[in-house]
Amino acid sequence: MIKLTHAEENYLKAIYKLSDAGKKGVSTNDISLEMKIKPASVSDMLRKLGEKKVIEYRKYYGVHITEAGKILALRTIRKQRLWEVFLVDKLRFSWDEVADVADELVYVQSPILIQRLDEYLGFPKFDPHGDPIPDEHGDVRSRPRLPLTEIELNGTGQIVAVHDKSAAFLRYLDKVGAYIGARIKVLEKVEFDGSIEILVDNKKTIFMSKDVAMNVLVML
Amino acid sequence: MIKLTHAEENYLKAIYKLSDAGKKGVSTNDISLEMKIKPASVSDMLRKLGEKKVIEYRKYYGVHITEAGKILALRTIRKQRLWEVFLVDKLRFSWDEVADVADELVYVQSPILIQRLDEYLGFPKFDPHGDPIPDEHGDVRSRPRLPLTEIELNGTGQIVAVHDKSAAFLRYLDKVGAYIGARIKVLEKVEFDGSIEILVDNKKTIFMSKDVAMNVLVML
DNA sequence: ATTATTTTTTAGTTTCGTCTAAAACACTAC
DNA sequence: GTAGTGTTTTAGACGAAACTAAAAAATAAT
Repeated sequence: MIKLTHAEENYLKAIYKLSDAGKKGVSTNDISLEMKIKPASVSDMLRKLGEKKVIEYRKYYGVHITEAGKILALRTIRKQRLWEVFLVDKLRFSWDEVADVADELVYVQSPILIQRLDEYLGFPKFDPHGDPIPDEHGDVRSRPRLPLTEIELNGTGQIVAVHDKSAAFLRYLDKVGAYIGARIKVLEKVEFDGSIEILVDNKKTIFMSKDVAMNVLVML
Repeated sequence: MIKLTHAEENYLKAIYKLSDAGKKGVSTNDISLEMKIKPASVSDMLRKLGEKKVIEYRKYYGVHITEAGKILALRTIRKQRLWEVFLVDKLRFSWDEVADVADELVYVQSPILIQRLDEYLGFPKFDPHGDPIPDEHGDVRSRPRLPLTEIELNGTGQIVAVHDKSAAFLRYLDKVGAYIGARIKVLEKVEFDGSIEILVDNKKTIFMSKDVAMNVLVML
């Protein structure tokens, strides 16, 4: 069994998150930026993670996560997202407050705890930001989703997730009244700057800049 | 503001726990035994805690906790006991399973989390072992309690806490049917070995060795 | 293709919390 | 009051995870 320290677990989570396209490999600098840790420290850690076979590490060419690493990363992500659900559903945190606290809670290792928490929360499938919660085997049932900017004029959909999870962005969405689950219709698309106007729940219209709309994810 | 690391917080918790009578000061060895850390390491940490003014440290003469230290220790104890209530009341852990998990959860620092948790749990006053939960100012409203061995023959009372919190002991109590809140009456006291027989909830009689009875705490 | 720039790695420190081994001290017994 | 016993502290080392400064490699620019 592969054992990871808290720090290693954190790196792995970040690497998983950054390996979107999968092709190019995640660079030391990207990890450094994501985790706010100096590149030199990252390099050192990559060597260690490579030795533990959770990533493939070729010096100077970035890293790829291995199958073993993916399982561990998903386990961490599962923990984190379950805690986020707990904080929002049970303790009435708002979705912009959960990140820091969940980052701490994720250090708790007890597998029984996570299992019981999952049960207690009613086996949620998505976290407060709309991201899918992997099951205990690491299986993720993600739903297809696309940025609000991709919806055609007069097209409809439902907000299911956000891409940017910064507190500032989430608080802004709260303020304008965009929330996960909202049904929307695109009323106008401004060619010039990519901004759009949407109708929320057939009640309220919201104007959104392109920057915002790109980070709101919708299901048709 | 005094900032403590996780390790320091842990030491302080142990020192507080061991400073019962208050007189003699807590010895390095006692802490070493309680925490399963070598005396040399304990010595080193005591120096550090002394510098941070959370304990009074005179070399070779054991330590006393300061007022500042007491506040911090009680804050930690509050966190830990609230989590224990959460695990038992909400996640259906049994009282012998909570110690290890709560030891991990106690590392989480967010004060808002603790406040919300307290609220969510309905402001509990006692943890699953019957120990009082300090309020946010560190005030402890403890109830008077005494070992079952001190109850006189035919005396009655109610089990309110346990002294020994080891999993083995707690599981034993579960097995024989002694639980916190149970109303008891002492039916017999054996002079020879200090063992006793009690009636629980006017239904069931239990025989207890002196060792067990000493660790069961009762309110009259 | 050679230079310049950016990225990444190596080397050497630092802090924290542990350890072992050895020295210093306190306490007990005679 | 000296000797012996047990406890406590000091000294030195180690592993983890971060840092800075400098070297090395890859990439971009001329």
